[in-house]
Amino acid sequence: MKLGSHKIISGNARVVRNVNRSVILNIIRDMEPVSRVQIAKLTGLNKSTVSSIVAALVADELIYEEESRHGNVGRNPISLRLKLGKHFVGAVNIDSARTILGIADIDGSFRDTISIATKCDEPERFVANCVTELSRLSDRLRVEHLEGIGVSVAGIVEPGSAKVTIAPNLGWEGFDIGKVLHERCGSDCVIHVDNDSKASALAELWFGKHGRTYSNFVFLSIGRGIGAGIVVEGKLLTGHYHASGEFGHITLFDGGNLCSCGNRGCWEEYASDRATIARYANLKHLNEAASRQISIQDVVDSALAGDEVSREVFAETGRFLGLGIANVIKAIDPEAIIIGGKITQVWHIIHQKMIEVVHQRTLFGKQKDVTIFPTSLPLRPELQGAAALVIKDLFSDYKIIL
Amino acid sequence: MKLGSHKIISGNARVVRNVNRSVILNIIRDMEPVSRVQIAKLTGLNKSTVSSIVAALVADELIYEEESRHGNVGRNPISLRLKLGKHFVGAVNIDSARTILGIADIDGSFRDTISIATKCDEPERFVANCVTELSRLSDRLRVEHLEGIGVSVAGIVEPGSAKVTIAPNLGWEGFDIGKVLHERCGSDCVIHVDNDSKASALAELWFGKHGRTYSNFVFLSIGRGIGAGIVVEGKLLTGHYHASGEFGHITLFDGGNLCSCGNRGCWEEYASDRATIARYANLKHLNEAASRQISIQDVVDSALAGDEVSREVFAETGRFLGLGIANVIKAIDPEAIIIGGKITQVWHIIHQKMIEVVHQRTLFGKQKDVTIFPTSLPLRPELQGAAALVIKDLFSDYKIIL
DNA sequence: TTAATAGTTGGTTGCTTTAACCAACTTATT
DNA sequence: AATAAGTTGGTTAAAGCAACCAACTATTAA
Repeated sequence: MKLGSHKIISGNARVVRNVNRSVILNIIRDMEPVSRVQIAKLTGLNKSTVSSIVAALVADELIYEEESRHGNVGRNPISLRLKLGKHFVGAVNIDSARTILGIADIDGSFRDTISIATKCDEPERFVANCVTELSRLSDRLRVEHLEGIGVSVAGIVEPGSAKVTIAPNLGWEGFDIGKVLHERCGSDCVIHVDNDSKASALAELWFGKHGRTYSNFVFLSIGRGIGAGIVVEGKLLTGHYHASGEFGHITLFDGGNLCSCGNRGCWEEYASDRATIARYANLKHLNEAASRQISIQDVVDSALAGDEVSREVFAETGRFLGLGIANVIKAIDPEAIIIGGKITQVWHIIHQKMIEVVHQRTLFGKQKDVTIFPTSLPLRPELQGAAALVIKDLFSDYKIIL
Repeated sequence: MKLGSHKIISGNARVVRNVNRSVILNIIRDMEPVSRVQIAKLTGLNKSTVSSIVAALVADELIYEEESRHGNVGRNPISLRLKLGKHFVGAVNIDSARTILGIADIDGSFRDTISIATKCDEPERFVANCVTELSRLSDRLRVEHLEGIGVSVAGIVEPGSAKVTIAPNLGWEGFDIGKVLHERCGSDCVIHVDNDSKASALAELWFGKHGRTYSNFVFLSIGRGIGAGIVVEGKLLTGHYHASGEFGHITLFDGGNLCSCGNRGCWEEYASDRATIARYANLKHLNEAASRQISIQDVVDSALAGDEVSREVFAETGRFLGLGIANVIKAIDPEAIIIGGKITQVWHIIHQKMIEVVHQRTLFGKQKDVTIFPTSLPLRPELQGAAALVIKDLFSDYKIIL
């Protein structure tokens, strides 16, 4: 155990209560509907303890009771469920082109979202404007109080101080986004800022189908670049400078294509959407002007329409993805790899080649079976992740670790 | 928080006591000498609570009181210190050529060690023999009771079931080492088995100078191959199949040298001791028979004696190390990289080139300053790590995580 | 067919236990 | 006298425990 650097958490009755409250709340979230007795069995807590904590959760309107019948002998259990429609959070995802804002319930479902153009050149004013849009949106939805605002940014973020360390695609560096937000929302407003890929991983963990099955996975976000969120034992791996999971800049080919990071042969240069588009443009013999007009969705659409060249291009993307994923597996040894991005629409095309390469490049028996699949999230994971940043805190997931 | 998969730890008075006991014990370990009041201030616990727990620790003979004077006004504090010479653990490090055994105190210092040849072809008998040697050693040292036995193995290990999944260099696969150990030591004997690089990381964390400073680091073990132990927030990152940190097999050069793992261009093939020896043999125009006789220590000695070729060879190793370390940094974003192995003897030769490459290949400002240094452990980290596996448990490092 | 009753599961109540907290106290020192 | 270190004895929060009530099904006897 390391000391000194951070806070030392010692135990007392209140901490115990918080831990147990958190454990119970998360069980309800994870397995609803569930009865008190079931919870007692799962946690090892006494029935009476569970009852007492459940009563508090009902009073806080985080859960509610529901009649139920099981048909077996004995009294029917009272089902406990998450209460929706009571607590809301604001979520903002800032990407280079567009920024999406929304109001989400505590199950990660969105009441509504809007999309605005990102104004990178005036960060303070732009972020202030985001707050205005959010409050307008919540007014429209008759949500009079937000538990907090979560922001995911396409760049490296220091969540503690709520500063954007560096966001090359936005042109931001050392931008104190937390300060602007607090100025607009009041200093007591709960604000959480983090990197978009990390937020996506969190979204998968909290709201995804897979996050409930796996607690050790890597979320790969394929877009302009390649970002990753690493989840280990249900916790996000932040990295000491909040820059873990920069797999996009791991070298695949020494001396290969020049990357924006200054090095050559980075994974991004071969498997990102930009790389896919470039290969497509090249094979289609498009001139530079024309190729700049192409979006990844165009290539996807073309592939889905049956165009051989596009399919070829995506198969190649699959191969490159596989090369990088093999490295991820060797480094982290996750239980699963979850992929997000537009290219998941052509999963059936990239999948085969990707698996093949991963299988060939990984080491041992079990590890070769690492499951790789597209995200199950219906919405932009980056936005849901922004919501998760705050909701996670509402559920205050305390843990006791052995 | 993820559920279902493992045990759900709920809180109660006993858990709180254990947490606080662990916190206090670790503070004493980390900062001795230290007084009760100091501990109370650090933890936020009440003085009386600290006193009560300290009394229990004294009764368990894990710590002792020592008179001290601070010269200031007021009563002098009573210094608390770890008590040595009372609790011992057995440690075994099994490597392809030789196996080292030792008896260690709870501060990780060894009473004595012995070295025997590893007999890979008869694993059961060999491990049984290790136990005999250990008990002979503890008899000689008049240690009548061992708190447990820790074993570090050059291969992938499943610590839960104490099985060696696969150890290519030993030729072991699916070997139930725990069973053999329990047969020889009794089923109630505490046994911990883990991978050698992971154990080394643990040794650095628990006994190294650096482990007290850093709680986010990667320990790179350079030997026949390259292994890694990843420490995140003071905890070892195991990986889902207990195979995290296989950076040695990350591809540096696509289509490069053939590696024993079946792939090409693995980091190991360029930066491991084997690779260094091969380059040395090549430059010295040695024939195959002669080059097989060379050990890394020979090359080290030659370099230390001022041989230009050897120095050249190590500088090149440094460059290759740098290439791989840059990848490690991008993946994990640690605060420090700690390197173990024979090559640390020529640190002054490899260091320069290594840093240069890392600096060139990593991404952003702060991250470029990741400190890289050789291990501070006086003994083989793998052996101290084996001891740490058990000692860690003695200190039962419970934590409450927010 | 009905009504009494045994058995079973879910949940609550009131008392006990544990261990942290608190405030007043003793001890030792300048 | 002032002050810091550590102890004591009582208080409090929360979990554990055991007995109980509640609600339901299955069985059986009139």
